[in-house]
Amino acid sequence: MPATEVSAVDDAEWALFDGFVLMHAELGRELDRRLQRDAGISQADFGLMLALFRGPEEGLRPGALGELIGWEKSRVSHQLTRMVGRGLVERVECDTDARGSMIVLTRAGRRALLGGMRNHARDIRELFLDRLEPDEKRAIAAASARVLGGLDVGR
Amino acid sequence: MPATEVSAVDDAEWALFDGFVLMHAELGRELDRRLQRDAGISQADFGLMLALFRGPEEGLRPGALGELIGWEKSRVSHQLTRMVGRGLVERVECDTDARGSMIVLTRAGRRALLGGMRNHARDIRELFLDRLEPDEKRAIAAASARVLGGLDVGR
DNA sequence: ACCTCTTAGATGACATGTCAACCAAATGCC
DNA sequence: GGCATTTGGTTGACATGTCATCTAAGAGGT
Repeated sequence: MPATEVSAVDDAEWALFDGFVLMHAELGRELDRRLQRDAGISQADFGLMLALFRGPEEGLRPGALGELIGWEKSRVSHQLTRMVGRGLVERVECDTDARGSMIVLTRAGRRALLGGMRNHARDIRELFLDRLEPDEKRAIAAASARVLGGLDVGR
Repeated sequence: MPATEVSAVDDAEWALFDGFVLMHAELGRELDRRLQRDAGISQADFGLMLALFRGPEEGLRPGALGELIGWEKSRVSHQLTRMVGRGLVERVECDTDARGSMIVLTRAGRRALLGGMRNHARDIRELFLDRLEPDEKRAIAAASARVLGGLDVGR
């Protein structure tokens, strides 16, 4: 592929992209394994429950939940179905809009979340944050925001 | 969570991790959509076929393939089964070790790969590489390698 | 040759994610 | 009120990944 090509991607850049993707994949897998082992939940469970935990007492609508964690509605719905089955969350009748329900943490869900929280934070620190230099943290934060912003606009 | 806690993760660091994860997820989804639209294949298909394409004429063993792209063997096997079904690759009898077969690209596979290559590179450049500053590229490359290295050792 | 141990892969069960189609309540407009 | 449209969610079909288990072929030692 000639260097004059607009879309040309040289070896160093391929390596950058590849390494980045691979790192993220491995990191995610390891975090998932640990979270599963320590608290019996997945990262998906964790993120969703964390949003619920931080949210209002009455719970959240599936839509609002998806908005918060950046998931599309069908993904939220499927995940909720599975989590209801595992007893982590509950669908509660909603007064103001009968099309959907409010989602709330069950006692077991809250327990699993709290149990996982400390270890998960430790793992993220150990496997990721602690391995970054301060300027790398700045660079990654800035780059993530910029790339993410570009994606939303482009769609 | 007190700041003296070893595992303490402050807001800025949570945001860093969250933003990073979200960015990667969105980027991957968008790249997948485009690759699917332009060449009818997934990123998984693409990566696997690219390794085959770069490899020796006779093809590669599933194990070697997995080694190259960093996948575990069962994942490779499942993906191959699906891709054989879609006519992208073929399992060929192996002389030297009858436990497995050599994997080779089919004509259709090669065509799909070549069709996707240019556009995919352009997309990666447009959505990711072109949005990074030179120092961010350096930082991300270095950080990826370090984090990845830490994961392998830790396991 | 024979028996054991290792290794390469395949497979089944199951969790996850995407897309498209569907459904019913809510909303707008006449 | 009555009806079309929008909106919030669910569902089904299907691709993907993980783990545990299984199979059969190599390799080694006697």
